[in-house]
Amino acid sequence: SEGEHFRTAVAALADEGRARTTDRIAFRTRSDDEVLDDGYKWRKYGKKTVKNSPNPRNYYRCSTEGCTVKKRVERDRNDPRYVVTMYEGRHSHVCPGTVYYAAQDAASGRFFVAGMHHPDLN
DNA sequence: CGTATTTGACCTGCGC
DNA sequence: GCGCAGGTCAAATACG
Repeated sequence: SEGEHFRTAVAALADEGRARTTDRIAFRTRSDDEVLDDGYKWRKYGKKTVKNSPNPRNYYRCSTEGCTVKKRVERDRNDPRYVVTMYEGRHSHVCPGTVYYAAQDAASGRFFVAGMHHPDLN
């Protein structure tokens, strides 16, 4: 499904962002709706109109306790059918609503992912 | 009734 | 010090 592709893209970009030195990543997505479910629960905490853009910018925070990841969503200035999504920070937890079938190696702390499943898809 | 969203006010950093 | 621009808070409101 489209949502799953979106999550995959988000994960890949987040991974790439982690590989670099920053935890800030931004990308554009072709969507009419900016509330694509990327696996986390977001609580909106602000809205601002940006000088550069005629469109408002929305501020979201991960609603899971202890997780300080922030997300900014704004529509593309020149292409209103695109949205620019920015993630800042790292999730200190796994995706809520995602069931992981994984084993954790005690020594390295790494996960061996045998598979995963998004219950709300399919 | 408990939780999320909305929205103006408030705070902070920066340039002049 | 002031004003602007961007970012956050919080009270009221909407919603399940």
